[in-house]
Amino acid sequence: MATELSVGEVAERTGVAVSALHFYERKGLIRSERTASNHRAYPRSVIRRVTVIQIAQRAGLSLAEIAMALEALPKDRTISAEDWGRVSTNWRDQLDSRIALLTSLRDNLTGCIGCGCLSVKECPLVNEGDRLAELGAGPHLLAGTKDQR
Amino acid sequence: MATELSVGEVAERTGVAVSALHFYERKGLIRSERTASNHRAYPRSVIRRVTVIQIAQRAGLSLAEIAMALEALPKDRTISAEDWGRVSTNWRDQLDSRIALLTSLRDNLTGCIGCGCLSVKECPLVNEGDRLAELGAGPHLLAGTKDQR
DNA sequence: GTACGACCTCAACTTAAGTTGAGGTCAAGC
DNA sequence: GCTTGACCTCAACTTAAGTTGAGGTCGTAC
Repeated sequence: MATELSVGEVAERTGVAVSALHFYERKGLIRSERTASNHRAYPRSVIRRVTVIQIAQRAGLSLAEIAMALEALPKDRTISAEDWGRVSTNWRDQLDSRIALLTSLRDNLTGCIGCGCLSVKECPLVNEGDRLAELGAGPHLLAGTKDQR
Repeated sequence: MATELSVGEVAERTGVAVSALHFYERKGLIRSERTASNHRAYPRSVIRRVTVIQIAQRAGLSLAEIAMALEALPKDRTISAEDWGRVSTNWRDQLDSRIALLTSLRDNLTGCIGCGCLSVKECPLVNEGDRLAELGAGPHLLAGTKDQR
């Protein structure tokens, strides 16, 4: 096992499919060198990078957003504590608003159970959408912001 | 303004595009009669139905899931408090687990800020994915369950 | 010397939730 | 009697995040 990793090795260690790694590379999320026989050779730091991608995806970020955040990370060096701190603080804030949004939706849902009040003007649930706009830019929900384009 | 509503009227009152209403109809989420000139004529109850669809989408449910839940609702009658109660309780539970998941993710993210511990075996964040499986079926995250197919 | 496994590229397919556009009908207003 | 607006159908396009498959190259193992 050399210093550099093959796609197969990265796939195995991260649980991400080879095809997905190729895809991430096309999208600029990760980088590789090539061996003499044109095989991808990844620095070991790619493992953490892919790990970070996975975490961000679970948090609901799109690959495009992740790519932006990753600009702030070193390309080939292993991610340090400070690097990670900058990025994770940002993501935590996004998670926070997402959680706040879903919580508010749930509370209204709970309050409205059985009340039958779904009238367009009066029900807080119905008007929840208005509040989305006030939370500012970015994806508040993983799905459902499309209609605001 | 007759008892029945045209697509245009429904679109205006619900804020949902005409093309989306057509789409919902193809997917079986809503139903319409036709006028003599083949225009769609919706019962007034469609407004609440569409409202419910919007709420569910904000909660992160897919149209397929919403369609299933809507099976339990009366087709053409206005949705009663009891009808709505059955459905919303179910959705609240789904929202609850989604919130729990994101909260756990955020807390781990917060705990890990700056720790640089992203090692594959030790970091709780890295292994968050394992826990997804334990929460049972259904979409735990709006995105990100795909890799479990 | 050939079969095998891991890798390569590139194009096409997948799903969700719609949107967009082409081509056509119909009733009302001027 | 023609234009306009609202509606109709159907097909094709869009984005995200990949997957699948075809066809080809290496290096190693038997």
